[in-house]
Parts: sequence; structure tokens; C-alpha cells
Amino acid sequence: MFFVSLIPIRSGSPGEDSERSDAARNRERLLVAARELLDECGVGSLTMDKLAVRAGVGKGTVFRRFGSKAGLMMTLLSDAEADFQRKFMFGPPPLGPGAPPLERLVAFGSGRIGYILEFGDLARLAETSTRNKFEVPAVLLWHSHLEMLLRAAGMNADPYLMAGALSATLDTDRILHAVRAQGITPERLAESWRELVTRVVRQD
Amino acid sequence: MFFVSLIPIRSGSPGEDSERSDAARNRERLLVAARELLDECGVGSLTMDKLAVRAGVGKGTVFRRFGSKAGLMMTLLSDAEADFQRKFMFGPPPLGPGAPPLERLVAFGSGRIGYILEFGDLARLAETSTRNKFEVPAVLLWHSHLEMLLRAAGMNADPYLMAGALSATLDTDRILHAVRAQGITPERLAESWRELVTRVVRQD
DNA sequence: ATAAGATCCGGACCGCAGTCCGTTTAGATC
DNA sequence: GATCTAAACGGACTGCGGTCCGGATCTTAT
Repeated sequence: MFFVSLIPIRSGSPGEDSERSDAARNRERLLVAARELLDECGVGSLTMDKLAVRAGVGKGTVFRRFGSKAGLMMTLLSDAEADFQRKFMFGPPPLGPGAPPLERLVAFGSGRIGYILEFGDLARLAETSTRNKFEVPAVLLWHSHLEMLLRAAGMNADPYLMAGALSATLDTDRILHAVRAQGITPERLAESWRELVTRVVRQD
Repeated sequence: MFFVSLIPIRSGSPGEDSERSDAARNRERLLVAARELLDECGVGSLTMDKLAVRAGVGKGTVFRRFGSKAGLMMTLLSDAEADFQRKFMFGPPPLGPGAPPLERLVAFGSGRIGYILEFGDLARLAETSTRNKFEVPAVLLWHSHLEMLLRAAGMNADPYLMAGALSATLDTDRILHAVRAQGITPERLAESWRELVTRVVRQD
């Protein structure tokens, strides 16, 4: 068994322990500049060079602070991500605890679809890391949450891999492609997810 | 309903209609050089510059012939891909026609897992196209094949999206990560797929 | 054979993410 | 306030996929 911290996202907050003042200032400048550029030009034309110029810092500084473009995106997403995590771990049912496992599974799918529709462009970039997209802490947390729900629902056929399979079904690219390129409504996607998990957990 | 040609892959064969002789010669040189470089250096260190030098052609020629790195990979994969397509469309049961739909679904998963384990590195690169990885002809064919099998098995809950969901489960990156980084055996993956499709098509 | 013209060639060029390293600066110590 | 050091800075640099266009080459018509 492995452990995933509650909110496993590196925070962009200034109160980080032992960070030099200029470093904190530059981080803040970069985050502000990044949000501005995203608002103005869209996610497609955000480059690390432009960002550095806009923030008035050197390019090296950008990468020292965030490691990579994906790392920057994760930081930008951290608030929304933490919010979603809180909802499915501690929030009200059916997404949070209190509802039967199957209902929580269904709600998780809807929630994640909504999350992707709102932050999909950032999330997609956050996944194109040098590291594998499966090793992102948030993804590991989703996975273990699904696995927990599957076990709670009585699933006894390799819940670990089954959680991975269900997780793949909610892949960011797939959802975005379905909605944007194929014109499939989020409701239809959510309904399909409901069918899927219902059939998967149904006991013999 | 849409139509997917049997072997929807652009072939690297020299008999292509109306191609200038130097063009055909260079395509052949490039394919040979690409296979040599892949054998010698591995897929990770194949760059388009190296390839051009090795084949003794200009870089522009590489991109005119194959459009992109992904296009080159698709061409390199076309034989293996066509072979797999023939097997699940016309080959012997349980993968080919003749077996019950559920058995064909199960066999399709095993077959695809095997395919990925053999050609995964190339396939992964072939998917990182400028175009969306869902619009690759081969992927469309797999999808419609799964949809057909689901319908044949009596699935009546949005077979189109359900086929997409199952397809996502067999995602190249996911399978490779499971086997290589997590040490999960292909047999266990195949068994999990069997469980999944069995539960999905089971009628009420 | 030769001329015309469509096709193809090659390598300089671009934009991008990410790295490197000499220089600067924050902040702790005296 | 002077000094010292670890940390941060910045921008030139690399390697990559992909584009561009003037010039070379194959093919066809005459």
C-alpha cells in the first residue's frame, strides 16, 4: 500500500519554507504574468520565452521555479485541483462520503468531466511532462480513490487494474476530443460513464 | 455511419501511383535508414536530422515524404498494423469472425496488448501527431470494430461511447507504463480486460 | 534531341522547451 | 557596516521538429 498526501500539489503560495525573498517575488510575478498571458492569448500561444519577458525575469528563472512547462501548469491548476480533491474526499454526497459506493463512482465521473471541461487545456499541458503522466500525484490520488470505491462496492476482480481502466476512460484528451471535435454532450458522456461503472461493479 | 478502408495506412511500397523515380528512391532510402537507426540506437535517439544524414538526403525531403515524425512511424508500422487488422477482421477465431462476440472482444484485448508490447515504442511516437491521436485511421478502425462487437453482443447502451471507453482502456501509454514501470504482467492485464468486457456486455 | 514545366531536392532557417554557467544578490555572521 | 557563502539570476546556447524557397532534376510533348 502506498500513501498519497491529501493535497499533493506543490503550492504557489509565498509562505513556502526558506525561500529567498527575490525567489518568492519572481514566482509571484511569473504566476501573474502566466494568468495574464493565458487570458489574453489563449493556452496555445503561451511560450516560456514570452512568459519570462512578460514577468521581467530571465528564462532560467522560469525553469528553476517550475521545473518545466508542465510544472507551471500544475501550479496554476493547484487551486482547482485541491478543490476537486476536497470535494470527492470530504465534500457532501454523492461525490463525497456518505453515499453508496456506486453512486459516488457515478458522481466522480460527472465531476471529473466537469473539471476537464473547465480546465482541460491547462490539464492537458500539465500532463505532457518529462515524467510519465501516470506519475502525477493528482492522478495517483484519483486512481486510489477509484480503487477504494471499487473495493467498497464489492469488486473483487483486480480492483487496482480496474481502477486504472476506469481512469483511462476519463482521460483528459479523450473527453476533450469527444466534446470539442465530436460534439458529444457532457451529459451523454456522463451517462455512458454511469452505464460503465454500473456494469463493472454489478455483482454476480 | 462512416467508412474505413480495409488497410487505411499509407503504404511505403514503391509501386505508388505517379511518383517520380527520385522520390521513390529517396523514400526507400529513408525507410532503410530509419530501420537501421532504430535497430542501432533505439527509438529514443532517432531524430529527423540524423535520419536525413544517414539516408543521404536533405531534411526537407524527409518531411515531404512522411509529413511528420509520426507519419514516418506510421509508415514503419504499416505492415504490422495491417497484419493485426487482417487477423481481427478475417483471421481465425476467436480473434476473427466465427467466435461469439464476447470471446472476440476478449481476444481483441489480448491481441492489442501483444501488439503494444511488440511495437509500443513506435506506436507511441506514431500517436504524437500534430493531428489528434484519435483521428488516426487505424484507431478509428479499432473503435468501429469494438463497437460492432458490442452491438453483436447485445449492448444497447450507447455502444459508440462504450467502444471509446474500452478503447481508452487499451491505450498504448497505459499498457506500456503498466508493464514497464509497474511490472504488471501482460497476462494480468489481459485478465483484467477479460473481466472488464465480460461485465460490460453482460445483459440485465 | 530538346525544350518546357511540374515535381522534387537540400539545407538554411524558425520557434520552441529546456540547459549551462559566469555573475549578482540576499541574508546570516561577526 | 563589512564580509562571506549559498542561493538565485539571466540570457546565450543546444537540440529538436518542422517550414521555406531558390535551384536541380525527372518526365512529357514536340
